[in-house]
Amino acid sequence: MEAVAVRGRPREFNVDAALAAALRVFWTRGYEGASLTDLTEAMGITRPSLYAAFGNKEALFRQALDLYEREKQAFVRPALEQPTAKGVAERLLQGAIDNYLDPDGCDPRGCLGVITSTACGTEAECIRDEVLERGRKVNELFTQRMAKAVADGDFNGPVDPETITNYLMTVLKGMAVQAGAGATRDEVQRVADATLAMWPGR
Amino acid sequence: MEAVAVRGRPREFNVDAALAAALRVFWTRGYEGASLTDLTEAMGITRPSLYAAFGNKEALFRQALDLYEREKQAFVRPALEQPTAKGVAERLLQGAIDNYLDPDGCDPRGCLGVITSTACGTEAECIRDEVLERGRKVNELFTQRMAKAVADGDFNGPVDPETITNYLMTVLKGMAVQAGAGATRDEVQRVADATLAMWPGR
DNA sequence: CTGCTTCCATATCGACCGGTACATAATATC
DNA sequence: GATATTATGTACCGGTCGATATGGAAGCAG
Repeated sequence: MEAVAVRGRPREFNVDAALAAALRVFWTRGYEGASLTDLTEAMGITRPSLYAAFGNKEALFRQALDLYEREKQAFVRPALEQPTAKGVAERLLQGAIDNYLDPDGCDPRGCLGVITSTACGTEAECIRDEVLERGRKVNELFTQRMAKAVADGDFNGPVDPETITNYLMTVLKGMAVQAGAGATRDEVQRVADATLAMWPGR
Repeated sequence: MEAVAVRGRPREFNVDAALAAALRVFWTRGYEGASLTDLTEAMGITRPSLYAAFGNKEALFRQALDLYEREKQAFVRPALEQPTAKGVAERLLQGAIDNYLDPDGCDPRGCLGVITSTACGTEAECIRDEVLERGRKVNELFTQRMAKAVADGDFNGPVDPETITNYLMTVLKGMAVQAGAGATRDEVQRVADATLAMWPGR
């Protein structure tokens, strides 16, 4: 697919590897906390190379965000396909734990989306809005899935699809904060287990 | 208590009011996101006055954090004195909603602690550690309270005091993220209600 | 009044921010 | 070979960051 016209001097670095390195920096420090110096050092390239390859800091962040959703949050969509609401929740919680507390210890802790959407200076407002918008779309997907679960009789009592979705998202985001604040994987795992143990249905 | 030696020119601004204004800025923008220009404009004083009265940005933040805990999170300690674990949780969740989504609409949304502890640049690391340490102390208090609740037979099944505390803190922090991300008070209230409805005991 | 102390306002400091101009190096096409 | 095109490295732009030096204004005690 990349039958690029290779006129001119060829690039000396791997764009995908550089983007992955940039993602790690954003994931660790947030959008505003990640300086161009941090980024270029981690990516192993110079400033002009970064601007030539990615546009600017904001465009680089958006591409890193795409990569994050594509590779690190791939668990979200399959979770929707579980047969019961509790199954959906279980897959989501487990995927989040792997995302927030990488068992290999390679990835940063916490959630890029939560880190970015948590308020910082005015500069990043448009970035923040983009992240919030993406979150809203995920929320919609799960609300629809929970509505189906209500119809399927997955819940013991009366349950509002929006509320149970918001509850689930709240626990997820709380886990992200805890993970970022230094909680161990076992601690977060027990929180997820407890959440499932209290789950009001199947 | 303030029998200050009033030699020299008297101060032209109210220190408490200025600190309250600074708190609102930190609460809205986070530690790093709040620039000295933001702060001095909101406080209505000049930079040298700020440094003379509060030391530096970090010292100002610590004093704002003290004010925050003293006035905005006063609900935490009384919650511990509720007779049952569910009562403790209820008071904590309700107090958090009032804290994160001020009914009068005067205070900023979300939680200063969560905003600050969520990663940003390297400059704020020592501030972050301080906030995390304060959070750890609160966590200990609630773990002890939940251990008593276990002994009191407040829970239906076997429950680990640490885990139920971590679960509660996770929901609280998730609510703070949701509130900061634009959730309405009703939405967050329903999440809290749902949490209590699933609570495994009295 | 004269000292003395403290506060306020202006005008900066050096460091770092995101972003670029410019010259040079490396490849393809002709 | 010559030339066009692209990438790289250096050095720098204006702007903002947190923090201050400095000089004058405003109050006290004597």
